[in-house]
Amino acid sequence: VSIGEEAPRSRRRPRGDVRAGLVAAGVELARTGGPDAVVLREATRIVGVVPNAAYRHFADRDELLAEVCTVAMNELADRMAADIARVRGKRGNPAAAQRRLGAIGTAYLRFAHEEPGLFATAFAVPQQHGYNERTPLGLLRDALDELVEAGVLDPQRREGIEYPIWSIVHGTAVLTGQGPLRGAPDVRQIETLSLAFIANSLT
Amino acid sequence: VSIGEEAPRSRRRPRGDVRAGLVAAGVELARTGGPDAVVLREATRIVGVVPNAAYRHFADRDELLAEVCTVAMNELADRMAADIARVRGKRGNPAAAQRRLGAIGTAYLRFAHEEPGLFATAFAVPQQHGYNERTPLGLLRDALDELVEAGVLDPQRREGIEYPIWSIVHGTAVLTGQGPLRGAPDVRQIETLSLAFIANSLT
DNA sequence: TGTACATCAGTGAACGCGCGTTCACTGATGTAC
DNA sequence: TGTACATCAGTGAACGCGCGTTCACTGATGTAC
Repeated sequence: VSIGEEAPRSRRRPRGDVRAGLVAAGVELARTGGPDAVVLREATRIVGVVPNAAYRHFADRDELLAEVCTVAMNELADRMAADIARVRGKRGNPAAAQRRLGAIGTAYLRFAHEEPGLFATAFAVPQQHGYNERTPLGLLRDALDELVEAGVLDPQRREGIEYPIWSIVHGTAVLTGQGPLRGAPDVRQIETLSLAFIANSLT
Repeated sequence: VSIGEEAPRSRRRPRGDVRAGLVAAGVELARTGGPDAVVLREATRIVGVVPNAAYRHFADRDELLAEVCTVAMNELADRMAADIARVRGKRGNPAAAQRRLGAIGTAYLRFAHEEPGLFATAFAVPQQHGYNERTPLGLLRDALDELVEAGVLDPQRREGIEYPIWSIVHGTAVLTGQGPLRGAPDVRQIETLSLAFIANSLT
């Protein structure tokens, strides 16, 4: 028996590797083609496993997709958090608080640009992402709370104001990304207008 | 030869009927299930024609879908225009102008509620809907121009302000309709907040 | 008004495709005694 | 430390499905003379 003929694959894949691999493959598919591109068979091909092997780890295709969506949403939140953390200035400092809010909007729009597939996927399957802070909405709320602490935002206006603000940013991302405004020559300008509109409204 | 056996269909369908029927069928499919539900074969089934007959009228499925999207977008614009027209008061009257702007937002959000499938379809295939006025953006621009005429909106702030405003309304529709905020107990409240945010920012 | 012919808008049959999913199986790994 | 057995995570083969699309056809309608 010759040894060199083929990889002996004497060892099986480490436990949990295939599942994680399928999710990772799904994320790559989503990155390229959005939620519809998360095709179960294609994910198994990437991992190098037979199609039905996926059913050892997921009840069906939707369960895989849901996992991929969660990863995409977490990725968005992580990038936002990273950009927020990059802003210097003590918590409660008015200028810093405003810059942190700006960073939130900018990071959100940037993610929509750079990863349109993941962005679409993050919002494709609406599931409870929990109400923890490491969520786009959680990060926004925190920034708005800081604006109140800093005395920039009137506490009376605070309640519920995260929704219109999220809507502006999200609407801008969607309209310029996949919507009727995509490919407009002044996309950058439109985004700037939206962020300025927010800043203008809060002061 | 007996006559009563079957409808003799001695007459063909009137010219153009099948094409219009396919579009109408596509619209109904979109109404129920969004853009993905616009299935060429299903449309031909509804019309009562063999599947490939569709190729006498459309190059392919995408061409049918594009037509359906246009109809959906026009439907949105029509409903907005109807609600605007329902607001009384002369053009240029400050209060009337503000109410007309409000009617735009309300109609937009209502359409998203009542016809989620058509709403999604309208924005599924971004094509040039022309720059005429009978378009959501065109109607919004007109309302903002009137606000300037009425002296409510500072002319200096007018340029490009349609984009942030459209974004708020669209973002609210998407987030509460298909997005993470759908099924929230206070969807109505969120929408009210968004519209109030706009009104508040313009005065 | 009648005839010859081109065009148009359907029919009938079939294609290849890739998908999600199910079934019975097998062999390695972990566990109990 | 060794053996018996259950469990786990893969394989191999196949399924039915519905889709978009192509091909050759046919018969009614419109047009030219």
